[in-house]
Amino acid sequence: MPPQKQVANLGDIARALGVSVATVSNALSGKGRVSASLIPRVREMADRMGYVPSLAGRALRTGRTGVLGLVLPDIANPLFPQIAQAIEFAASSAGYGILIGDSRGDSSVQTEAIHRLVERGVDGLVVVPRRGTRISESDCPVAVIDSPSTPGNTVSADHWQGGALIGAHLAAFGHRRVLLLGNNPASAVQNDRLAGMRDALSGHAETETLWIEPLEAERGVGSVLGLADYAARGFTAIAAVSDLHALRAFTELHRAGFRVPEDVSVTGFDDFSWSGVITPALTTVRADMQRIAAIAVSSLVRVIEGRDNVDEDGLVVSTEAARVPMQLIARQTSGPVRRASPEDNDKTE
Amino acid sequence: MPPQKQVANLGDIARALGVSVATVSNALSGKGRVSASLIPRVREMADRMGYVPSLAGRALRTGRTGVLGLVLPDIANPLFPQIAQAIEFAASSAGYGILIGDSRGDSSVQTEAIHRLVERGVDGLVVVPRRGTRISESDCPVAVIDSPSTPGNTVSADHWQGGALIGAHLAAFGHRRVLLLGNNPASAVQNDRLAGMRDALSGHAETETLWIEPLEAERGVGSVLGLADYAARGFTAIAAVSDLHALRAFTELHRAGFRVPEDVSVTGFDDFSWSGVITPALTTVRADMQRIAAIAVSSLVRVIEGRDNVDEDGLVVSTEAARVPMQLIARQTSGPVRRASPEDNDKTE
DNA sequence: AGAGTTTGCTTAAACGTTTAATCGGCCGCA
DNA sequence: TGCGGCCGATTAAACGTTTAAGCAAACTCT
Repeated sequence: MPPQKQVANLGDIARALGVSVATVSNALSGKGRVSASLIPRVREMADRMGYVPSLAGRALRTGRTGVLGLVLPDIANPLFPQIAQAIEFAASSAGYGILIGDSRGDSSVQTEAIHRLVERGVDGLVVVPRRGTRISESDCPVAVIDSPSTPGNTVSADHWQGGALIGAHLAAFGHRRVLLLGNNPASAVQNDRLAGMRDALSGHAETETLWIEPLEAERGVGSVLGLADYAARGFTAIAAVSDLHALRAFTELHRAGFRVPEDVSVTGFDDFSWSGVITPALTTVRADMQRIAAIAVSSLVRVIEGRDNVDEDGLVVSTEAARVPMQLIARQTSGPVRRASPEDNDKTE
Repeated sequence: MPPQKQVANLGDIARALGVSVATVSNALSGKGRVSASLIPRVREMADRMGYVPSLAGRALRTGRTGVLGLVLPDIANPLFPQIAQAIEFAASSAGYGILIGDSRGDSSVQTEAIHRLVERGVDGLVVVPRRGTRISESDCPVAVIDSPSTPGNTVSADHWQGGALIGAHLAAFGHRRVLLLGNNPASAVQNDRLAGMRDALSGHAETETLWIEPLEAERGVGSVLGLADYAARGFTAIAAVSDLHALRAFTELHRAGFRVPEDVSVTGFDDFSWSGVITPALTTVRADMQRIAAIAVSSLVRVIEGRDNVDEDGLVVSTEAARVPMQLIARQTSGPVRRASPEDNDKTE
């Protein structure tokens, strides 16, 4: 049994107005040749009958569904809400819907998730790749977010510049010894961030880098990082590569009797949702997700609608391979270095 | 110009095998009468030609798109990843896709978001309502998550029981004075949680409740909550209604010189993604989102596929109006009350 | 005024699927 | 042998849209 029609379709409008379906279609889309007087009548009748175009019918005919797939390495990632919200906004502003595909951290699941989305007929994909994911595979347009490694089809936050922002911030506060806190030495993103910090600090402060993951591999997960020692050695600032690690640094320092930011400044990265709520609120740097999403979606839409240049792999080529600047959020965990009472602790001046 | 076909369709397979499209369709779906010998041949040919059914064609014919809409009050909510991931998993296991609709906190946007999803032809909606949202409106099946107020069509975590879990946990640790930290006194969810805590603590400890939002309305957002005073008055545990507020409590206490959990235990709610990663890891309670999502999706699917009972508003009725039990995650921020030096504070033993 | 062009609409086909209706052949049965 | 029934397939219509092609009438131009 074919489904009984719920709402008005083009045929109903055409019948009510005594014209043909094609005319109604043309009138509504403004494409063919329709008399100027008829257009408002069609519009009004469509409104009155509560017409909503059948996306299925249109999709079948045009081959386009008006849906974009959003592929994420792991929805549980705390950065994801920002991305998802921005993408959803950008897409729906452009008249597209967002179908989500989660790969739950498994990169083999990721290609499978991509396949499912493609089979569902998405017009394009926005992919946030997991380290070491092969994307192309399919012949549908793809925009990649935040994988600075694959050039040409990518839009990402300018991690280097973000790091430089932090570096300059700390330099301006007069810090002379800054500990850089990374997690995984293999992460391109983290190295970009750290490189930006080092560059902005060079000439102002000496830096040292501590990697958490290798250290935990040795001493056990969740072990003390020994930040108190660094503070005792005269480091007055700790710049972490993520808010998560900044919080960890903050608590560890605090526990060891150092005050933030009076004794040691601490900075993070990414501005997670809680970063402004804690006391003291975390100084951090955030990506302009709205803009990143807008660029990703619009370049995708350009390819989908106008036939833009697409290389043989279906990857978007013409995209301004953008690096979107990040923004410093100076809050309470960073401040000027205080040398009031060096003898408070056993630091040597 | 009609889009040139990319992949094989039913017609191609039929031609290659010298049979009719209807037969191929029947063979693949196992519906009509097809000779047993033909079925594997069709299957194999379909595989070999890389056939993927056109969802658009099927949707047009059957009126079903195989897509569920997920409507969220605010994607930026840190609880969202859990929900989205669980729903996506449940839906894709059932062969459905998930189209997201965010209302960015605005409840008027929410109805509009719902409309967009319905126009896109979703077969059903999973709605996480914002306080005071009218849902029905449309005639498509709806499952509501986590709004305990509207009974009958809802699946939610058992917030009361979750609160009781926390209460019992703190009682077992010997706490005698517990500060309950809520945000908005008007929230049904929060009141459920607090009621559960109070019930489990009654007879073991006295409780007092502090609401953040009213307090911030008075003193300004982000102001100090004065938790140190409570601690000084002999409160040895602070049970928050969300991990966010627990983190805030933790940092504020920490700053005031109290140690967690040695001096004061702190507990949260919801187990956000970062709660186990921070140091010290947060003791909290989490909802079994997998199960909640499975119930929501399966009841939706039952309505969509079999014609289940649906009331005049299109809301799913037959659903076991489930309250899914929550689970205690005891980590590092809670511990036994230490009475090593009772004269530290003015508590009387 | 006749030829060509433009205007405003219609006709018809197509996208790929599902499914009701049909139909010839074969079997069993009286 | 004649007939009803089943089996295995086909034919055809339908879902709602877009769009190329066609066509009569009105308009333009020489």
